[in-house]
Amino acid sequence: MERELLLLGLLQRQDMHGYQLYDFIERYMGMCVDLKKSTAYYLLDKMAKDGFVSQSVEQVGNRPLRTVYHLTAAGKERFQVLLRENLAQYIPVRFGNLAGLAFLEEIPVDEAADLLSQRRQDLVNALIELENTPAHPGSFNNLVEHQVIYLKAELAWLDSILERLESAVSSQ
Amino acid sequence: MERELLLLGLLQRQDMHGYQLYDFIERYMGMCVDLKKSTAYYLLDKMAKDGFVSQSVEQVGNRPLRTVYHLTAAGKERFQVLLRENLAQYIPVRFGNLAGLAFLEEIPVDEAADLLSQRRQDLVNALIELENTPAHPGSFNNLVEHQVIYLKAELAWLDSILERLESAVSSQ
DNA sequence: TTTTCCATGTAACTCGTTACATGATTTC
DNA sequence: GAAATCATGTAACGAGTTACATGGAAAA
Repeated sequence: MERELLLLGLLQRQDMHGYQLYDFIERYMGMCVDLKKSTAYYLLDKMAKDGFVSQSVEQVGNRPLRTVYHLTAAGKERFQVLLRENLAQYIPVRFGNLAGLAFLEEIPVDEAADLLSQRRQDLVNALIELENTPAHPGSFNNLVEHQVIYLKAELAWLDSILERLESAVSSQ
Repeated sequence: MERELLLLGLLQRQDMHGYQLYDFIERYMGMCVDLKKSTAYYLLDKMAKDGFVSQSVEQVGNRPLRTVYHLTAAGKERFQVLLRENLAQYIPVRFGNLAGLAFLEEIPVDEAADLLSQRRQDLVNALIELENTPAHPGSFNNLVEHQVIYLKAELAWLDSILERLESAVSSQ
């Protein structure tokens, strides 16, 4: 549902072809959102069948044919509905690769500290990548901003655990 | 993978039957983790076929038969591998029902504020539920602690957006 | 000239959920 | 006597991913 909302939202602003949609999301929203190429094409097909978008074929120069998608009235309606649904409810994230943290004691402290340091590096890298993401007009920034806050909270939490582990190591 | 790790981790501590595993996770880890009954049974079956757990049947009084699961040597090995994999890498969460936030401008500000207030309520409820969750020995607390931090970060972020929206409403 | 980008798809598969079925037993 | 709990499953479905195939055009 969420990926559909995303596609509808982008098409609300302007007509686009499949690759363009995928590419845009990848480039500018890739750090908060994940949409595979095949999923994009699949969803666009489906939404066409459902009457939410209409298709037209276009060619620029000698480039491959493009299927351009355009929101129908039903599609605009659909977008409004999905948007409201999405905004109105918070769905807590379960599982963010956290299960292991419930079993920290089953592993030697120094090794645990090592492994979590690797995890920390992933986090830091994600933050750096976020900062290097080209800015964007409008509400897209909300997503980026959110991701920054979320990653920083994650980092602070991880550091508090690492600290605990390291003090346990040194007191051995 | 993560749910398998969870089941293996619990079985590491003691033998348990399917319902018991499901029930334990639901009761004590339900706010951070989500495992449906049928998924639990399915995974236990699979892990038995893979040789990670052995089964034995038990009956207490007139209660229904129980299939009790016991970690094999291969299962203990598997647990250690999955645990290390899990700890070592951070996988950023994409999509937490956030897509709508990228299209906030497509909706009247006062309605947006309304919808986000509902979302806020969900968040607050989740926090309350968290506080009412029975405490637990060992590393389980790491998960709970994490969830608290995560929800609070989420709440702070949401409030900053609501504030912005409300000042926009009043300045109309 | 080899790699990357543009552009679209399909088939098979994995993971997990939904909805249903069963039946005894304890609790209200 | 009705409802909730204990205990296990299965069949169908859905969402999304992987891996693959195609083929020209631009960039290195």
